[in-house]
Amino acid sequence: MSLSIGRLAKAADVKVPTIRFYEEIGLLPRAARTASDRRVYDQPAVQRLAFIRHARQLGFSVEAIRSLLDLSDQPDRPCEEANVLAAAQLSAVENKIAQLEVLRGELRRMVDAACHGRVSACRVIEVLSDHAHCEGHGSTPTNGGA
Amino acid sequence: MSLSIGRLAKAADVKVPTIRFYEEIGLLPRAARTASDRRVYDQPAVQRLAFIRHARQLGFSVEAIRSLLDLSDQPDRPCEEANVLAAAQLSAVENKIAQLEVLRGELRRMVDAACHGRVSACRVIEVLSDHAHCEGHGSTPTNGGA
DNA sequence: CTACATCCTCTAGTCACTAGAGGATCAAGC
DNA sequence: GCTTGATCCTCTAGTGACTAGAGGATGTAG
Repeated sequence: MSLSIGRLAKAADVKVPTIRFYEEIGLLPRAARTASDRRVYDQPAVQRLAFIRHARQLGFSVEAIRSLLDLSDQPDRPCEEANVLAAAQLSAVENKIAQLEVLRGELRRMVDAACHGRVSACRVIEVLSDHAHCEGHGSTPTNGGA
Repeated sequence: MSLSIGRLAKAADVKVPTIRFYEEIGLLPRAARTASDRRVYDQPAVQRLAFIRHARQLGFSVEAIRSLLDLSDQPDRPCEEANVLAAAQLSAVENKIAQLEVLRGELRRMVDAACHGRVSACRVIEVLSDHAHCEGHGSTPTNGGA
């Protein structure tokens, strides 16, 4: 039973252009094509894509996923490497959380002290201007939203 | 007392190309130049750049910082807007933390179950393959490291 | 047969920088 | 004065992981 790229996208909950992108960078093998050049997929492709999607949600980089996929394609090899990748990812996530908790503290102090007057007396601006208010926080910024 | 771009970079702990980049996108005003076209800065520039740097570390986007800077340039305006930006950033950080905590849980389970045999029996690979192991986690991935 | 959905490729944009080429200028030591 | 090495200039391109859109071909339902 074969699937179009759109159906694969729905089956694995990934957007269509993302699938093409994964093919381009070699995370997915080149898809077979119909006579009219449309991509055709089978059931294992859904598995593979779901694997990728899940790993991305867990924060694994594309390069890490590439290794993981290589590994899972060769079931007879020892799985040290997979364990190492998972452990590295865990510690990266733990670091990130620790960093964000520091930021959260600082932002909370800012927000709690929110002024209701003019900018000249604004705590938010003041805290941002004066780095002395905080201990050094980690390196990588967050890009939350705001 | 004037500063070269390199000295400004050191004073505010920001890299030289980043300063040029900030000028290009209009976060910093165009710097005055010497006869030989080198940028020259003064003490207020250090303040402004430190402000930017600190806000970036707190995860504010460049657009948010632009607003914050506009605000701080006009001390007579009410500071509602700054409060709103800070609150938005705080909630973005809190969301991020919550998401990452879910991921941490899942990764911990993966790592704790680490196998010592062949990939065919590897818990890491298995968990990644089988999405049913986890409850849905939030949208944006982390890009920690790994 | 006519819409309209889906597909194709290709290019460019996102965010906040970072890296490097290729060349000019400056500051210190001799 | 001269050399050496650091710093500066502009410009282009690359990062990661996609996303958006143009412009056109094909598939499918009524």
